[in-house]
Amino acid sequence: MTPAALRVLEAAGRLFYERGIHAVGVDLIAAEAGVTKKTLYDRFGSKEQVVADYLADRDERWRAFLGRHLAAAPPAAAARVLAVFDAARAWSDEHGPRGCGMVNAHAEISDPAHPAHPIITGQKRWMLALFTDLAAEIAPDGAGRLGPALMLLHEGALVAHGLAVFPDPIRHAREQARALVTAAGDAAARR
Amino acid sequence: MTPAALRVLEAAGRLFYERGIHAVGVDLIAAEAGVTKKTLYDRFGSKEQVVADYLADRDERWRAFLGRHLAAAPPAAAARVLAVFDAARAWSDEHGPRGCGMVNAHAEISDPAHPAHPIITGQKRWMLALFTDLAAEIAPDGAGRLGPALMLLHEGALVAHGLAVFPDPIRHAREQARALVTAAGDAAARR
DNA sequence: CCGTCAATATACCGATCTGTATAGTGAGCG
DNA sequence: CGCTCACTATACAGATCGGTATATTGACGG
Repeated sequence: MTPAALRVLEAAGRLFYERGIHAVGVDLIAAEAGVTKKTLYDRFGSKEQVVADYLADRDERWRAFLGRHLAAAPPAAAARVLAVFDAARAWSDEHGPRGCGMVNAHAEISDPAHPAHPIITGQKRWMLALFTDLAAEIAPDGAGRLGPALMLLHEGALVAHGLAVFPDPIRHAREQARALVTAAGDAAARR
Repeated sequence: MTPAALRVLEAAGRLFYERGIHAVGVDLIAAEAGVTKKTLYDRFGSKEQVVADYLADRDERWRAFLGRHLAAAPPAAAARVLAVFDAARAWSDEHGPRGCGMVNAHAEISDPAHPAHPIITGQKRWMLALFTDLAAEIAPDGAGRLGPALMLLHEGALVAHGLAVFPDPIRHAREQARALVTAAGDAAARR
């Protein structure tokens, strides 16, 4: 990845997230990156590919960001669930309040053949697997319900945060998640 | 609202929801509606206004649809909460699996001055008020937590449904909502 | 019967869109 | 030295974008 390509990815990431994918043209991306369109097309080949690389980069950053938060959290599964919500809040503090970039991109990309599609669904599947794995540590026979429930709270928190319909939805979701995992943990301990 | 304007609104609603707002041009809307662009601009004045009217129409239809489901539900608040999730599933069965049209539109409209903005946030505020009112009937002193919790589950269910990351997220959300309202009702009864 | 009005058909405007073509510059490297 | 390669500058192509102009038709109501 050449320096110019990195600047394109940085500019595209900022502009796509803040204004939406279809609302941002390649001329603007190139100008903001301080790069000619020729260079952009030499490196990426098409706008579609810039979009896909933007989402893949964002996915990679989020997984690393979350990984650092999980590494700093206590080893107990319940605490790690809460660490996911803490990471989500810290991420949105850093990266802006427009909700989940994957969900926003999915709203603009209807074609399932678009190269961005597997990246979006891949991240969501990965997050569901993470929640389900943590749920299995807390209540092995209830993971099929607890995992999706945590996923729903997480997705709901991100979209509610983006819509700004009520204050601090991620904190609300974290509290609900805490109640769910403690209840599931207590029920598993009684068995 | 003239017959041609109604056809424009029908075509715009279908195309905007299926393909996204920026991906659909006014020429296509006019062609699909069997209407000339002149007529479209005589009736709506701008594409922005077509977008706003599309969302206002969708909002109105959803509230009426939900109202019919609530009218058919038992009067108990807990049952009415579940009826909201049942309505969401029936709605998505009828109107397509691409998630919430308001959330998708919000992902494409970054400008807060866009005429569609108050319609989107208005529907979400209305839904939160509905959930909070129902929560207050179930547990008067816990409505400030139960209402947003139900909202998070509902929003999460819609986005998860759109992303199709796991099967039947609305049913999952309904089950979680049932657990929440029964727990809150039991706690309120013990006091 | 005449004016209003919703609608048609068609052509056009300037701007912007993604993408390409041509020519040239400068640094690193064998 | 000479080749490669990342990059710049500029211009352009063809399509589509939102929006407008002109002229016409047909129905309906006072």
